Amino acid sequence: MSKKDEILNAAIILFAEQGFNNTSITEVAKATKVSTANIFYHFKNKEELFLAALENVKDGIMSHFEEYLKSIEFESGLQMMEEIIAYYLYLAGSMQQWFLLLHSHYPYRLALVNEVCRDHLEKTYNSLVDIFERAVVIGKEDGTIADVDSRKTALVIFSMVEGVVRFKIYNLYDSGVLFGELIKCCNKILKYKE
Amino acid sequence: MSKKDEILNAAIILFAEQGFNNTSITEVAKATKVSTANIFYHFKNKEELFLAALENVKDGIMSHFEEYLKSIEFESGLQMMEEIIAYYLYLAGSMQQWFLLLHSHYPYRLALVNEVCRDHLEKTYNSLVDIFERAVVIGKEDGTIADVDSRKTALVIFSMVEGVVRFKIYNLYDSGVLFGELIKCCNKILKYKE
DNA sequence: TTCAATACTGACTGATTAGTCAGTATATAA
DNA sequence: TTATATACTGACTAATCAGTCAGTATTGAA
Repeated sequence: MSKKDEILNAAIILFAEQGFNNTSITEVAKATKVSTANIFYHFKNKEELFLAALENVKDGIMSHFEEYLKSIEFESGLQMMEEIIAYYLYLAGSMQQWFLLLHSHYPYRLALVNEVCRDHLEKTYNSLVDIFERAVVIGKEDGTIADVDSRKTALVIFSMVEGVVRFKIYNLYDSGVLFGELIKCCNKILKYKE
Repeated sequence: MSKKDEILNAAIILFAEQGFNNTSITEVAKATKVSTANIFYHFKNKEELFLAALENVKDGIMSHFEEYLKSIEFESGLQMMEEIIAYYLYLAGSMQQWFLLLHSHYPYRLALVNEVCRDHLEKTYNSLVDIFERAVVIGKEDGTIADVDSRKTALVIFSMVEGVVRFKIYNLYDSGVLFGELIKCCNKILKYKE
């Protein structure tokens, strides 16, 4: 792994765990055993380093999901939704730094004034909601999911899952306990047309 | 309003909008037109100021909800749940600073090493989930809600609402659009026993 | 071997930070 | 009026911060 990538990885972890403003370039430098000047050689400034970290997270989540979707054949749309939720929660556990970074307030503030940041966030969330929506559409076709509004339903289910992820990464409630109930609720949402 | 309360209110807004580490005592002092030394006269240090702000938010949310619950008679448990969700989203819109503070990462990191902080967060969330659970219990009694696990269902619905609140305060998706769908999904979760 | 591009560093700077302290106003109550 | 507690300030400090710059290694190709 190149020194640049090492810096990037250390930055993701530190930004995620401590926040942007509470992480100094000196800390990132120490974690990767380079000089602070070297970080500014690879990245224009601290903000650019953060944007690179965010992009890395976006690419990580998207490529993991793509690979996962390729590796599995789903029996039905409903089952696909279940599996997607399970994988999302698994990923949020094994790659906690990614989701901590995505759940921190800083990128959303930055997005208000920085187009690149806004783009990373939009792409990340739109791709994820797309995946959820795809499951709903497939389910509606194969009859395992009722005639609901695909996009809106996907959005609500996604926000429900994101809520559970937040509780998990902020140590509020254990997602293990919530998972079973989450799937039950999700099934009811998808099986019935009010 | 006492100077101390003015400082506290300014701190809530600044901490919420900019984060703990990106808000300096000088900024809080300027916003309230006092010297920085005066802030340290009223609050031991910056962390204590944050804890006071968090406690203020907790008390604010709880007292608002208590007053709201006293002011309304609910026809049924199911309708109570609908109203509670609507009020929660309304509150998250009108008192956005409170929810921004509660959604920021800092208090959850602090809670790992600070009992007072942990206590504020636990009390806030437990009281809120309690309210959601109460609606489920009442609904089960009056027959408008199916025989579901009260606590777990309340938790999932709460996390769903919190997910939508997060999308709202982070400017990701408009909660207005999501609200209708949220209520529909909630109804399905509560009306059916899988 | 030479040359040039790339990778990297130590030493520095000016700005900002949380927090201190000695002293000054202001209010209140005897 | 006087005494005492409370509220408040200006001036300061030591530490830390992001970012710069002149110069030094290291690489790889001709």
